[in-house]
Amino acid sequence: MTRPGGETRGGGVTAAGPGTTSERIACYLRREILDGTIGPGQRIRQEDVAERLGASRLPVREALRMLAAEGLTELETNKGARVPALDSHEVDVIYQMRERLEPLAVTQSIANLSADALAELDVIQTRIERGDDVGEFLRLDREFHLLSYSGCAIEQLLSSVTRLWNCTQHYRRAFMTISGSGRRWIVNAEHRLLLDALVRRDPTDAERYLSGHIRRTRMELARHPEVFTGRG
Amino acid sequence: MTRPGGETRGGGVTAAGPGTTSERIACYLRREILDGTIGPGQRIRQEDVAERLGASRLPVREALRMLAAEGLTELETNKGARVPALDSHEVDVIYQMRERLEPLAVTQSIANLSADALAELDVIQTRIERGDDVGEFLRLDREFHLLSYSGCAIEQLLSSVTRLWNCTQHYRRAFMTISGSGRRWIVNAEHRLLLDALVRRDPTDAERYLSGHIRRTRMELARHPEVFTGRG
DNA sequence: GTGGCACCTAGTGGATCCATTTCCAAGTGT
DNA sequence: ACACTTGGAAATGGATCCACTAGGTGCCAC
Repeated sequence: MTRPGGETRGGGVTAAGPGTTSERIACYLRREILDGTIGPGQRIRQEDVAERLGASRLPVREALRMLAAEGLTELETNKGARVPALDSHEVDVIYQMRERLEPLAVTQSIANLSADALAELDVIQTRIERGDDVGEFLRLDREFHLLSYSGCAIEQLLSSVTRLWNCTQHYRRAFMTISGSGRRWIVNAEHRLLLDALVRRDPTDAERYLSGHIRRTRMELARHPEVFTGRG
Repeated sequence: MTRPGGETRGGGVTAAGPGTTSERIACYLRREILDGTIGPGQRIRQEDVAERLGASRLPVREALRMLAAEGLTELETNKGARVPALDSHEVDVIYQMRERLEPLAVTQSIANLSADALAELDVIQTRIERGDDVGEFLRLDREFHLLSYSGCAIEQLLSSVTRLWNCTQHYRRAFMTISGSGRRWIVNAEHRLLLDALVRRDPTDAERYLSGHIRRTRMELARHPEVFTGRG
């Protein structure tokens, strides 16, 4: 430091977080996007973020590229970054992709799942059943599924699945907000059946319950086109 | 220009190519990686590339991130970029992913395929049948399949499929080089059947032939572990 | 002779400044 | 009054320089 910049790094990104500044910025923006603070279609200006986090624009650019790799932003030359907006058909196909990929991920994961992970899954599911806040449900649900894939050693598969979760996150929230939590018990039943299959290390059953879970969600989403206001 | 750097941009990247310098650099490196000039596990130093192409290191860094998003490089903090190396199990699972995703892509594409695209597919397949060079076969085969998905409007699906092609490209070449072109007629038959289904706009048949094509390739690859020398 | 520690050299990450493109708005001409 | 052009403002892309981190090498102590 000790550059003309002055209080460079004094902002807030420095405080904690893993590794490089760009990674911390990516973390920050990732949370904002997944939280819905930023929202699809919304533009992200490099300078704003840089100023807000007390860093230069360069690590922001790299962070935006990292997020683009995760499906959370899209970059256009000389035009900047936006959060991608999807229409109902795109989301439907992405759910079909999930329906095909995630069973494969769970099969690859199931043999390597630690006892700790299984216990953690149970804890998460219990919290899902008790909680009633939409935001918390979305976070826990994501954690539940992604944790169930944590035994999968295939990088490409894990990152693909994560990307699909990322770019539909907002529409999941919109759906939950609109449709309410009336039929939440179905999700819980499906999660419990899946968890049981995981504990039994039965990939066939796990795949069955998981694909059913995803497919049913897709169908339900298809019955609520109002989630995609203004586009789909 | 007119900066102390001197002949900046005189190198060779400027000459032609789309858009920004980073995109041109990405193009350049992408070709080298897909060609096999760079090879899995090999390190890519920012400075080397920058010097070789007469640009600064910054656009090289961005290019490496773009390629990382395409599955062609992997970046480690403070350690630089490498071309990822896969073992036989990873490649096998990636082929399973292809087996599940590409039929979906072809279904999404089939209704939108232009007559031009169909004609071009025929031309490519004819060239595949005539040629006997391994490098050319790999290039044409890739072009054939990716072109058959060109009607698919779902960005996530297209980019996922492309990523899977990218990161297995080297092993496809290694396989073709080792096993020779003895059973090439099977590929041709499968391609012709697929192409016929495309022309008839029959997604069911297209999916059937395509998944069979991929599955058979996967099985054949599994019988040649020597492709993964030193790791798998 | 071996193991550990310090220094040194590459090589990446980040900050600042400059060039270029894009978009919007105002002005002018028809 | 409408359309086209041009100028300016804003935001992105790129270059250069500086700071920091990881490996490697050599030296010293045990």
